[in-house]
Amino acid sequence: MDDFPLDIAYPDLFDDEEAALLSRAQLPPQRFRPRKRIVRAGDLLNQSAYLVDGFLCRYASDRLGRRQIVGLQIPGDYTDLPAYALGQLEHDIDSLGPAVIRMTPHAELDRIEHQRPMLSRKLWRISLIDAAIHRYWIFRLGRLSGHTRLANFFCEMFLRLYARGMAEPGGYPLPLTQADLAEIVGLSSVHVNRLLGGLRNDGICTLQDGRVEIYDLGKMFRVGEFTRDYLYLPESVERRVAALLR
Amino acid sequence: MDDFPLDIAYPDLFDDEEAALLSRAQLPPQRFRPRKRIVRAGDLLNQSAYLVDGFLCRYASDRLGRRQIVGLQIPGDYTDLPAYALGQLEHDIDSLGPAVIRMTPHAELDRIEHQRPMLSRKLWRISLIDAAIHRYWIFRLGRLSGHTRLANFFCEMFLRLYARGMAEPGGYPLPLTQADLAEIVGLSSVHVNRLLGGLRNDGICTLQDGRVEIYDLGKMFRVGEFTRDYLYLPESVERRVAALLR
DNA sequence: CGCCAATTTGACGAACTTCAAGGGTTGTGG
DNA sequence: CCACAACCCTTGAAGTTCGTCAAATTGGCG
Repeated sequence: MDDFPLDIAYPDLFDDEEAALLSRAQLPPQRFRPRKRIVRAGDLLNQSAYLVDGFLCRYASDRLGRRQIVGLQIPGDYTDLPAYALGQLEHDIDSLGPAVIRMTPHAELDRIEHQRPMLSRKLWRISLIDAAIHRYWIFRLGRLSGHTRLANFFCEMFLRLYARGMAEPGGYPLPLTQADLAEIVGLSSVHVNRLLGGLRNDGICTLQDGRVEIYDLGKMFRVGEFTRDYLYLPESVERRVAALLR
Repeated sequence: MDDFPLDIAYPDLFDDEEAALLSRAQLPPQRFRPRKRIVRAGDLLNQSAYLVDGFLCRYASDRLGRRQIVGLQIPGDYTDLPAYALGQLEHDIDSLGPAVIRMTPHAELDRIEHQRPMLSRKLWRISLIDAAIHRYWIFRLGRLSGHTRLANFFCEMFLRLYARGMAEPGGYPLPLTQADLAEIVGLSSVHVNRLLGGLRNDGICTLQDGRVEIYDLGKMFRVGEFTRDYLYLPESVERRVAALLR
């Protein structure tokens, strides 16, 4: 249908017919340059985005304009399901690197829901997994030390990308600067810089040129004190991951 | 039908017929003592809880067993919608004070969804607002200083309870110890104790005997740098709140 | 009273922030 | 081709926030 890597990214969740239904409902792809505003807080939304390629971040800012990234979307994510039932968002969404998006008008989603209630239930499920990821971010920020927090975040991104075939045990793409990373883990960019140095010296991993290089996957998961239950990985992925992390 | 304060808590969301439908689907109330496990992570769930009275907390623990509370439910919350589409939870849920819950079997929700697709959409909406609250907790933990973080949290609980008629400008019930509060805001209980002392000395508010006493509502919202957009308050509540905080 | 849980206080050290400066890379225009 | 700007990464030094350990205090409740 087109030359983008992912048309529908949840092979374990949707059957062929559902995938076709969703795919047909999507508008043609739109391309965005790096670091462009995709959705502005408060805008009225009548369509939702499926992220074909690239990375997006959700963020809110405090009074001084310092940002906190509250969520990261990877290729294959339905990034905007909140907008469907809410009609607007309370936070902004930006592209990180270049991004390709396909919009689905909410009217189409209504039609699909009417035709196939189960499909709408599955979309609900996706948004509930997103919420579980949010809860884990709360845990990470509230209870983990800087060192652990960084490693833990890299673990999450490894698994989420691995489940889409976009990560290898040796590394994966992650188009973030150290300043972005600081806005994710709730630390200053200076401190993140030092912590990254620590992870590098410990032979765990690095972040350079928009890529995480993993030197020791097992160590990364141990240092990160990572648990993956909250990702609700499909059974097929879960098996491969379990083997990888044995 | 029974003598509990709230049977269905979203008067702006559900019409009478929907409320009746939901109410009829609920099993008889169950009472829980303070600090009892309501849901255990990983348990298979075939029913979801509506919180009639009392407070619940969701939490995850790190390797050393230190807890991080990742969500707080107040009377009138559908606490367990995640369980509906996921079938299990990745975190535990405990009662704080005594609590009264009415379970709705998932089979009943299925039936309702079939009968009234709009109703299921509204439940989805509720779970999306929960997710927005999660995102705000991420922001609070990542970007706000201890002082601000505490005041900010008290602001959220004030508004959520106010929307249910359970808070007054002078204060509201919040059955938390300082240790619980520490597990919410991601600080040590000792530090929370000192910060609470600061808020008291500044004439802002206190937490004592499971109640937040508010001395200066406007100051609390200013110090907390609070914004309420993420709560998606019903229009009627929003108007009253805007007048209150003018 | 005596016990228990919750709160409070002090002292010290660790984690983290801020300010500041320097260096590397890339892209752009003269 | 070089100069320059912009951006990102790195490092140092000093100060603040926050955690940990420990002990004392308070207030219910049997």
